[in-house]
Amino acid sequence: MMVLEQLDKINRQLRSSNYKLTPQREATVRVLLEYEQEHLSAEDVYMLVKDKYPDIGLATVYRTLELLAELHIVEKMNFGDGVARFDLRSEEHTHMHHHLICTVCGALKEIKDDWLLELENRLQQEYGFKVTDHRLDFMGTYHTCKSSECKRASKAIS
Amino acid sequence: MMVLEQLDKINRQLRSSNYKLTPQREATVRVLLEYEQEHLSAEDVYMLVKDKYPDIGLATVYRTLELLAELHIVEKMNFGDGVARFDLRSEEHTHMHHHLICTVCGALKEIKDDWLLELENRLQQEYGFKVTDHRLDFMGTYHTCKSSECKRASKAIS
DNA sequence: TTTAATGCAAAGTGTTTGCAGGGCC
DNA sequence: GGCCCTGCAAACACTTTGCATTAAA
Repeated sequence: MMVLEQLDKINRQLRSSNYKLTPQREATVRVLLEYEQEHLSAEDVYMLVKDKYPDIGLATVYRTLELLAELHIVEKMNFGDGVARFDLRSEEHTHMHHHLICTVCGALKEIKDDWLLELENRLQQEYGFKVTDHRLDFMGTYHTCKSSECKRASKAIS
Repeated sequence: MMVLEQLDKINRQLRSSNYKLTPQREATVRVLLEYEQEHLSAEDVYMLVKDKYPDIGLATVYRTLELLAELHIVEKMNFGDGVARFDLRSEEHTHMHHHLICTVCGALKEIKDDWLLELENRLQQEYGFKVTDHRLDFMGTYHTCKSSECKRASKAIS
């Protein structure tokens, strides 16, 4: 889907809840679209938006991300490093939030597969629990990742 | 396993890394043992320890929990509500950190099953990634949990 | 003109750190 | 005596909030 289509769709989602796609919000959404593959923190988003819209305030970015999360346009997630990270929720992402987190180099890779449908059916039947979302993270190490050669900043989460 | 046995075991784990089981640390561990089924925040632990050991400082509790987490005696986890939560890691818990999180009432239930061994083998073969741990959370709702009748504080995480 | 949205600065929250004092090999 | 551990308070990092101003319908 093209950027303009996506912007338009998000615009409609906002309007249908009586919110406006202000220039600040649009700039924020554009950054999220541009960095769709990353898991940006609010600070990251702020810095990137500032390039295009230097007068934006940090609070506005936080408020925008919060709003988008409420409307399920972005997903707010948390990798335990004390900062929230934000991802556009494209349809294909739903039910595919699977991460491999390397404990040596901190690399974070997304796996796009839906492994858990069967399990979710079981939960519905055995526990009476209807799953609307899930998250699945694996911690471990890559075979190629010897601690000696692979010491990049472990904050390099993408 | 009895409390004293467990304390003794933890004592040995500490000593083997040159740490002491001080009275403050013992009081903290006792609280963790007593509330093994819960997912206590540092603040929770602090309040509970204070009952038995009123002079303890919050920083000591944080330091103790951090230390125990480093030694893998407790597990530090994060449910996205901005507070770290701590759990004693009994052997049976390893690889069984599966949670059902109800988005209506906030109830958090632990499921003790190991569903992912097969998946982890696949990750090792297909991705060259050796899994040492994982976490799996399901968000959704219980059939019995109508939003009308079930509105307890959503911070009631246990 | 009425309401929503913004920027800034201040406040808030959970957590960590510096440091002087205390206890234990 | 040296070293680890503690309590306290201050510092910290991330996030939220109050408020006066601005932009939009």
